[in-house]
Amino acid sequence: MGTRKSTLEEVAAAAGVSKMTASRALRGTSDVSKDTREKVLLAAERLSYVGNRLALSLSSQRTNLVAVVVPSMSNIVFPEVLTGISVGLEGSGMQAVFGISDYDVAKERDIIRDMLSWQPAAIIVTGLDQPEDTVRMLQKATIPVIQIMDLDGTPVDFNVGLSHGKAGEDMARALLAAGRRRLGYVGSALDRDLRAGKRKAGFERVLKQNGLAFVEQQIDSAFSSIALGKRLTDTLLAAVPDLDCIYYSNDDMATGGLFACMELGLPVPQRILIAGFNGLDLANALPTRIATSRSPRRMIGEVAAKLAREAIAEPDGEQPKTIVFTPEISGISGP
Amino acid sequence: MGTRKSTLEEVAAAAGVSKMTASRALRGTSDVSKDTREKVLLAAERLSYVGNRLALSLSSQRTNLVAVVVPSMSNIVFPEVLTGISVGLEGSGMQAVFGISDYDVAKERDIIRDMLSWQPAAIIVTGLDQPEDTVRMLQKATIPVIQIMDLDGTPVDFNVGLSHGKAGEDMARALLAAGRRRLGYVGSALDRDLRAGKRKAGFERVLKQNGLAFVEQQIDSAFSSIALGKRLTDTLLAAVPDLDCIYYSNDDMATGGLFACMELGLPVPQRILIAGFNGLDLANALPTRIATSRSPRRMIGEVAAKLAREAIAEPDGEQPKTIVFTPEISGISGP
DNA sequence: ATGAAAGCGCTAACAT
DNA sequence: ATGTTAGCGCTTTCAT
Repeated sequence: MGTRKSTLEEVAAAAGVSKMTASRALRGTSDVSKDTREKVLLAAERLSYVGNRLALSLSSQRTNLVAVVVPSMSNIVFPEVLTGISVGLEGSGMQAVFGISDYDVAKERDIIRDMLSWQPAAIIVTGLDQPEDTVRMLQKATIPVIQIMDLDGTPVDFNVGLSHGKAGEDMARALLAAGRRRLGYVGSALDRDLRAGKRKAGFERVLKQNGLAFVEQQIDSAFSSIALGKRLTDTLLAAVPDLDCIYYSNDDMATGGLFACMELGLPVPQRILIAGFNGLDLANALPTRIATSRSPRRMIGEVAAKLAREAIAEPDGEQPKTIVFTPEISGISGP
Repeated sequence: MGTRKSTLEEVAAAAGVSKMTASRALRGTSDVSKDTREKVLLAAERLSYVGNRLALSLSSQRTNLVAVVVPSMSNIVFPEVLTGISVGLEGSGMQAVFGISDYDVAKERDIIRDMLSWQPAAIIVTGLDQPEDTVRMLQKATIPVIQIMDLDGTPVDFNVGLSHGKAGEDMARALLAAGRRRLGYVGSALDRDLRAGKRKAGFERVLKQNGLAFVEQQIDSAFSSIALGKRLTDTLLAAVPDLDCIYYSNDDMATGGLFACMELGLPVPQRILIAGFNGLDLANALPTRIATSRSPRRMIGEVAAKLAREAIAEPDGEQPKTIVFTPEISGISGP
């Protein structure tokens, strides 16, 4: 530990120049003679000087912060989004600051308020379903607001993602085209994971158009996991053993479903088709392939970050307001 | 977007009081008459006032930030650590700020410098193997430094984690006790994932003590994944088909190994035992159990966060400098 | 219970 | 190429 933190003033004194010259030398801006630059750099080095960004940002009226709010870290999907954001920000000098809302709108509001108080240059939030007061705060911030992952709703400003309603519809059509007729559903935490709910609703719309409906469903209030998917699948199949397909709220749940079927000795996909959502690496490495729609989550993060950079650089630029991704379905073989 | 950001001064003016009174009312500190408090709160509400933390922290010479540096987000382990840190910080008013080093020491140094420039109240970094210049920066910061996950090395200040060397030793002993004698190793990115390397070294120490060594190994420079574990296992078993056990750098790799064995029709664990590290939820939900040591990563995050809080609150307190966790081995049935 | 003055560490704007 | 002045928005300290 030891000595007190050194300030720019001390570096300047040590180098025998004014605060301003030291500042310029350290930032490499404008014209500073090579000689003095070196003196300043040396002094900074010797004092282990670390600039104070609070002062820098307060004084210059800008920060290098991009605030990011995601609902969870427990599902690998959001860390992957964050990785994409980090990559998209790389080389820009911008720094992502993450907050976790735990799928809780009140917590989300508080986190957003807290993040805004750091005067970020842009903010990236997950989803489009913030309550009115949160939306008002975001609008008032007068910075680029980028809502990601979901497209089904009204964005505050920029929007990068996919339509979960359509993803559900597409999967339903693909499964019907593959000849499946007795379908079940397994999901979890639908009251909080609104995007999973939108996929289910889309799926059910197509079923209805075809004069069908889920034969049976199992929904739990806990968050998704492989273990939960396994358990709910066992329950579902105990009630209705002759399903020929189960749609899951996501790949974690579907993987659990696959493991349940393997233990029951049900051939997948011949006897029963397992369909999830996300296209996790896990899903593609499984001994038996499951059907899934691949959400380009890393790319969504990267694109959102780049959009943020552009919008910061050119506040009145002609950036696209909405960037649409379409998930690709895989793992369904013909009927 | 619309209007300019409002300041405390404007709120004060709108409420007909001084800046100072408005500040006190907003923070709920000391004595402000109920009447004026309400006036101020109302004015703040109406102006959608969001305080400026840059100014607050610069003025008060303290922040509510806890900087956190992890090597990656692609492996679920670190998001789980972050979740633990978030939980541990909950209710303290502290806010975690995350940075990702990509297992790159130069990048880690830059990220740490950048984080320190925000004047965090404490910093949590992964591992003990930072180069000298990074260590100096951390020492100079004069804030609590908490190094997590690893114990095998010399901490700057506080240390919360487990001994990976010992984890490797313990797993080796358990596998030998279960009667395994022809062991192989599958790993990845050992040059960057130093903790995986420490586990391997520990494992090999015990093998040597017993007059044994890995019969064969497969190591790739890419980062761990299920798919990579599967591929390397195929290669390993093609070279040496009669292994009775494979130790993996982690559970992702081991899961890939299990899937490879399933496809080859090798009974696990009767014919060949698969051993990983981490105790992922995935590993416990697998149709066939693999052996693993459960790393209490969420708990490590939570404990590190609590330690940070205490060290911030009482800089000269009597906090323990080192907190040791011992991973628990599971999934090995008797010989 | 409220206010006025000073200052946190830095940069922008204006000298020279 | 370097220095001086003012001020970012808030809290601290000291009055009243």
